[in-house]
Amino acid sequence: MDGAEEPGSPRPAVSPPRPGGQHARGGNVFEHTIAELLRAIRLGKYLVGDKLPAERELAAQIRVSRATLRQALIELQTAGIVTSRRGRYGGTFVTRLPSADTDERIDPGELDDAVRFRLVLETAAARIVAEQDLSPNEVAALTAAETDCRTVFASAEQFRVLDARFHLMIAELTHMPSLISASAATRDRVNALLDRIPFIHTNVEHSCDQHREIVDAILTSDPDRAADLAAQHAEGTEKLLRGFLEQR
Amino acid sequence: MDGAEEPGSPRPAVSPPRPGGQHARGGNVFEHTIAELLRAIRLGKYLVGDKLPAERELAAQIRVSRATLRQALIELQTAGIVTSRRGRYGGTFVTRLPSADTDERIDPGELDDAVRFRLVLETAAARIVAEQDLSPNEVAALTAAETDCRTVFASAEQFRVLDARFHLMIAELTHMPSLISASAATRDRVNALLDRIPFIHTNVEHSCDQHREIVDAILTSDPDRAADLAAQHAEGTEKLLRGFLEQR
DNA sequence: ATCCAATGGATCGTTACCAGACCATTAGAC
DNA sequence: GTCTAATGGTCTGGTAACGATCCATTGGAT
Repeated sequence: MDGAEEPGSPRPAVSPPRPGGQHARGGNVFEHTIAELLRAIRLGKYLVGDKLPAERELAAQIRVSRATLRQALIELQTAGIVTSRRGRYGGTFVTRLPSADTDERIDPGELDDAVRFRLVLETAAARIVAEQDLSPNEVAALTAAETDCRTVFASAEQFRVLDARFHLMIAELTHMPSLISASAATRDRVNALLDRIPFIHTNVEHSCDQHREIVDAILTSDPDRAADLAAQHAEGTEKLLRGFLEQR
Repeated sequence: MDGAEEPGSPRPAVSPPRPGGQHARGGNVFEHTIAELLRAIRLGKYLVGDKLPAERELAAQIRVSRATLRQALIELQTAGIVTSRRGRYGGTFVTRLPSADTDERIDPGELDDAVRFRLVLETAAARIVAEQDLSPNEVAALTAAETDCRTVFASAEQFRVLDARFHLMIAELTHMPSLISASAATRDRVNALLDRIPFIHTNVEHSCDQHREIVDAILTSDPDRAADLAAQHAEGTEKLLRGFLEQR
């Protein structure tokens, strides 16, 4: 059948240029699927040790065929990010966090756009949530996400995930699908930038303090203060990133 | 999201459920391409009479093969939205605005999300632009977009396009790609909702007055006022839509 | 009158992706 | 011990979308 297969090279599905019929919408579906899975892990949707949904279900969620999803999962398995077990009560489990892609070049426009859009989204989300009446469950989830951030002062990776979870929690409390998905996408872009700069404990502690204040403003129904604090928080990250990454 | 199925389709290569290998990313590429073209026309990127980019270029813009783009263009041609002429200095031209899809059911969640996200985006955009120093060209473009809205009191369709152009102009002046594309997408969703409700001249005039005030606030560099006016403007539309469309 | 460059129009071979069916494995229920 | 349901693993056939190439048409430039 195939005449171009070389012995010894297992040809791991795909990597570089995709010569043949490569499909639409921002690269091919295979890479999109990998990116989607990595993003979910990086943003703390699935923590280390968690079980991913069953392949058939996960494929439906990502709107991709099971075959393509499996290709992507095998790639992640090869990279050591997940492992799979067969049988009932089996599944695919997250084993470790993906390592950051520090190789890629930084587009100066990307930094500007990501960081400014994040400011817009998170300021709005904080204000909106502060204007709402939260259910007891929601209050518990929010405070839990906040305190979780404080429990880890070990690695940058761990903190990044919990930090993302906290901010996405606020976005989710707006119950606005558009805002939630935009926040997730933007958060992931900001995270990719944060991976390029050193991890500074002082900043982390300051961030945690700000988180606490934001939660307080939300729970005391003070929209203006919540928005203002969220803006300050985002601007802190913005200055940090610009300082380290922006070309002079 | 995307619904562009028309009755009386002569046999346009494809129609309802796409039995075979249908590809990822929110439906198939073919329908996505049609939706993208319709959106550009509805949002005033290409006005009636304008020439679309050459097929090869347009295909690259939409990130789609020329073959698929042509399928979509033929569909639009059949529907009478565009016409094509061969030869040098030929091209594909917009002949009329697409008619609204009033058949589709209204998802109550869709109304809520679109309208609230629009408030977030447009309020932020107005504030950001008001904080900037605009170039003379930008000032001219903004005021032109504003006055254009006042020139047409004929049809709802025409006003809708010019109104969209005005608001997208503000978004574009932020120079934030994310915000621009989010605004365009959201604007199109809101437009689809506006197509379901009666066209009220009084409201249009009021909208135009508000546009004028927003431009004034932007040009006088008054971010708070610009944001406040944009919020009022969006809330006006929100109440109108909720009043007509929300289930009791 | 001829040429030319830019455009729409048509065809061909390749492949990425899909749907669905089936197999293999496993832990708990009975 | 056997059964069962849920899961990962494998295979097959079909097709939508792709890149590439060539053709057909046109209005201006030469």
